[in-house]
Amino acid sequence: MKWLQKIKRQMRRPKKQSRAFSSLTFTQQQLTVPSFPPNPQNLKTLCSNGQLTKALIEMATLGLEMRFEEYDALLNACVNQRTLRGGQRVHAHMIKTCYRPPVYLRTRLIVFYNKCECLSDARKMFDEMRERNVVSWTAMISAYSQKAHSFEALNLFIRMLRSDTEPNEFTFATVLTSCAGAFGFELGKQIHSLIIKSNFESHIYVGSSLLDMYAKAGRIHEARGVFECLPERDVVSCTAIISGYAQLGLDEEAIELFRKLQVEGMISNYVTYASVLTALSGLAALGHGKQVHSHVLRFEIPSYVVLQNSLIDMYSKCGSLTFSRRVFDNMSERTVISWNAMLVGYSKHGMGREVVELFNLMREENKVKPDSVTYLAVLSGCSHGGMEDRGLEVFHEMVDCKDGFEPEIEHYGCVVDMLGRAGRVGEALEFIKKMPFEPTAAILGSLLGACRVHSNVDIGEFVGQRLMEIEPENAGNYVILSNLYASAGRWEDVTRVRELMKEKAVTKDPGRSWIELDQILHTFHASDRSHPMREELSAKVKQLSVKFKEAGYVPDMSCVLYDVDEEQKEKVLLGHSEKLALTFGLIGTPEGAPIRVIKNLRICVDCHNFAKFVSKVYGRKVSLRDKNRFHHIVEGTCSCGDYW
DNA sequence: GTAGGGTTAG
Repeated sequence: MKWLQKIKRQMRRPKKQSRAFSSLTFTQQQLTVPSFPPNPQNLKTLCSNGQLTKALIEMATLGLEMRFEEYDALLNACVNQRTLRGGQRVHAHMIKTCYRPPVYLRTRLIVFYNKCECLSDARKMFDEMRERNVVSWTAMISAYSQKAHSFEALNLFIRMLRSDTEPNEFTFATVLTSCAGAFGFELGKQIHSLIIKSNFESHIYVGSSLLDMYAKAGRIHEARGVFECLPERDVVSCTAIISGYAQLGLDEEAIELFRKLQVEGMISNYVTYASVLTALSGLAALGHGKQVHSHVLRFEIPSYVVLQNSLIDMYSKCGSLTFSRRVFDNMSERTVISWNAMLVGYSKHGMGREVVELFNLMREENKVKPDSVTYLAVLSGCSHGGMEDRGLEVFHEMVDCKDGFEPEIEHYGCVVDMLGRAGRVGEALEFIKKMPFEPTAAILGSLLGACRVHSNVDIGEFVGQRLMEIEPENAGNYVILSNLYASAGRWEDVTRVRELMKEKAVTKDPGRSWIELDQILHTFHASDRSHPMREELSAKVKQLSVKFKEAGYVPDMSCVLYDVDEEQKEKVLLGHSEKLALTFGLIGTPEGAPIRVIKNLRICVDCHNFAKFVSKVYGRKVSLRDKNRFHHIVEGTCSCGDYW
């Protein structure tokens, strides 16, 4: 049987052979580099074949023979492969061999260090340059603007102008991105006049940057003016103007322009759709959002993370969290924004348990690090979902700097809201006193609201007075405080606060509600008479009010800020846009169908109550999105627990 | 060698 054992041994051999072969291959690699004799041409071939490591070894052997072309090829390869170590070796080689790189190569080094996330090294390189040209200035400005260091970018731009270097189209396109938003539009306007002088206004890159700057500074008319004057348009300039409208909350205008440009032949890409989805989220236009989603799938538009994040947000803001979660679960890659969008969704729907579960999952997966927005979503989710103990634990994790950053004032605000909502008003006040920040009006306002819900007149009075000082123009604060006094029977104080409110010229944004029926958005304002069914609706609201009163509805006159008699007040209440939209939904949808209404401001107590009666008397599920959150009302009970 | 639009929160 010895022969059999011998054959078996031979059969096992290939493994050993393959190991021997791999070591032989290694030896061959060793032999090919460095080449003999040293050959600059060989180095360039290696670079263009992606064999950077070998090229770097070749560099070492070439020594003083290294010249411009070889350094250029090496730096190019290092930039493409983002190899910090490699580029550093090339730079060190220049220094060691006393090679004095020309402006071109020094600029390449700036770009290289910037691409490898070494901004300070890029700047060091830039500062060491004895002569600079427009490209080196622009490369450095671009490095700062990519990292959102707007101040440094603009500072360099001004230094560049003083050094008598003429900016080119690249410089203008770059520097404008740093103006946008950060410095208001005054500086941007000055740069605009330079652009006109240099005759770059019609350049498509410069034009897109310019209109984006105006849009981000809130000057949408100027942005549109630049857009209309562009001699040619492409997907970027079109997307920039559409997203300009969407980011300013001019959602209808954004959609209208998108449609117009589509008719004119614009080819959209994933960024365009992401911007359109933002506008549709604002409008809560679920039908249209679904259309965009199916279009994206049908035409196989690459579903980059950005677009998927927009879809998560769109579905959640349109009230369909199941769809949001479906998109989220099907993602092959998620960024912190994907997690945040999903967490914010649950939070705004008052689903505290889901927020905590998803946050735990994020931690378990440990692929993406939570950021400051994640914590805002988790804290406000715990607050809205009645999970204050878990919320406080999370806040303490933040204080312990578990993720490398400390809580900001907004996170402290969430804790105040959480304690107040849970009825721990005294604790909330103590917490405010110990905060490392001065409380904002929003934080005090949330505590004042808690005082009213939990009838704590002492703290309410204290907080209310501070609020009157720092935010005298906000009518809501006076109303809450006077309601609080009324609940304690302190009628003189009620009158005093109401008088005070009349004295200060208080303003209130116009209320607006809308509802989507058969993919058409119907908008209702509190004080206009524009809707074609307005008369019919007013009559129906009155009828409903009578019917609901029989079921126990009592109009809450405290929601009326005008100083009119009770009868007038009730009339004003019945004209609230939410009631019109709710009634329109009730008569415009089949029996038993859910009603979905959106309000641009916080919903008032009376309309919230009215919606409860719609759900109770007509057996409808009402989902109401206001400025802050969703209210899911079923059989007279709201998911917000009457606290919002 | 240098360039433009985008997603969460507020």
